[in-house]
Amino acid sequence: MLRPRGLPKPVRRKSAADIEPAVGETRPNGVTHSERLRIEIADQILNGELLPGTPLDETTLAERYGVSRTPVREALRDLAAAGLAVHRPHRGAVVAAVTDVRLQEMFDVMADLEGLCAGYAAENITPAERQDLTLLHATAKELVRKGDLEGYTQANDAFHTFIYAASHNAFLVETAMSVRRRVAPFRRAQFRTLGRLAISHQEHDRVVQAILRGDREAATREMRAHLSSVHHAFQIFSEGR
Amino acid sequence: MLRPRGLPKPVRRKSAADIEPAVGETRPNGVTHSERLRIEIADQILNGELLPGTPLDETTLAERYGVSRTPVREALRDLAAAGLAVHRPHRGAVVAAVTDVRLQEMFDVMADLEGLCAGYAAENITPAERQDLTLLHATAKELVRKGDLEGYTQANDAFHTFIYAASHNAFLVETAMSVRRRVAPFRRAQFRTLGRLAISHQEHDRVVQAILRGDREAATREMRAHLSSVHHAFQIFSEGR
DNA sequence: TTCGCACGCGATGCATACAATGTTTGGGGC
DNA sequence: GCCCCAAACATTGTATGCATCGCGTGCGAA
Repeated sequence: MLRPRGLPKPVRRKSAADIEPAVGETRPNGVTHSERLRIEIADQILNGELLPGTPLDETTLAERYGVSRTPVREALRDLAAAGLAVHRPHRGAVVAAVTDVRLQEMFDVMADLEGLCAGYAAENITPAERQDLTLLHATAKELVRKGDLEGYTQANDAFHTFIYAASHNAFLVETAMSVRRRVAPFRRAQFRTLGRLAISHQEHDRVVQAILRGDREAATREMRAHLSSVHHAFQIFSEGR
Repeated sequence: MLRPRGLPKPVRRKSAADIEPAVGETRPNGVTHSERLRIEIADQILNGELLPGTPLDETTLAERYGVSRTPVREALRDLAAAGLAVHRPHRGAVVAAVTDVRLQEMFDVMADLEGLCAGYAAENITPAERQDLTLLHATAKELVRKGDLEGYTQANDAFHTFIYAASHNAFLVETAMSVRRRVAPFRRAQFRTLGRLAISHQEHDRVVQAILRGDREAATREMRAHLSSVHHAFQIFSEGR
């Protein structure tokens, strides 16, 4: 064996790339190579380090991460299943690219799914969650005031994730998260438009108010409006670059 | 097929064109083992031949299908990604089991997704599709009259699939199909309740009428009501067995 | 020039061997 | 008899070599 077990792994970012939530899974140690690779490559795709169309060569990746091709193949297969890559027999995998039409479709579905989450949340949110949501929302307001773009981006993610969870429908959460991961690279860009933070927070506010007063219809409507706005902001950014 | 003259190279950098593997493209020659296995095992799960909780032993499956463990592993990984199996590190895969709560959640999401499809369809259906839908619906009516359970089951599948397609949102179609595959084993059982065929067709009729008159709200509502009814029928069957 | 085809190279699919982990089981102590 | 621990066993994870496929390349014919 030429290579030591503890290999130098390249720059571990925040790993928000959990592909399968796996309900009560508690395995702190003994993570397999294929899983680690899946998370790392997924993060790189989501962070924009691996651009759409980039070929994901098994051999190259195997060398880069110091493992054999086998775990790489399994990771790539998972990424393809999650929609982050496209895999074709005997032709390898590439980072998934999306056409304008498809992006539009994904945003539409995303808006409806998040609308559903918000609607469910309006009906199922618990008292404890109401407090947490209020707090989360107030914290975000502070970030807007300070113009903390990085902080607000994270708070925004947390906000949406929280509302998924408040729907109290685990399957819906998984479905929404799955779609969201695929739209994430495009969603992120919205905040580059100046003043978008404040608008985003205002829209969040309408969603929060609707949920807190248990108004399902309004929660759904406001969340969909918000997502529509996010899409619009992305388009503006997209055209102007 | 003309190619522009004077250009030095066509530059076949497949960036966005061939993302989706073109659904109907079946090539009997050159299908990989892992894909064949994935399809066969998936069918067995969906047909109820492999019951939830059944362990999917790599070695056993490899021997049964006369291949090595490698393609079996890849097939199992795909099945896990599709939600048909559950995979846990160092512990193997088992056919996915669903609790009552989870099934409820899946039916809820399914109902909302199909409602969305119907709503989109009401807005986007083409004249040609209107004719086809009408024909499909009339054919099903005949099957109900004859009490052809097998035939109606297929027509029912075709009906729902058709409405997905009529939404003209490919991403929504994929999302809905993905969820549907996971609920399929339970959906199928509904027609064992006597008289369910006629009721199902009546509900379809309301959906069809709403779509044909372009009433998005009604189409969504009626489709959700239909799915709710399907779920109820399954519960009745489920309790009585 | 342009098209067609055969050949060769590189990458992926698969098989097999080895390593690591989870589970089971059997023996000893309480 | 019951519990605990450890070692053997069974099963999965990983590495490596060979087989197979796709695609580019270059030669030859129309």
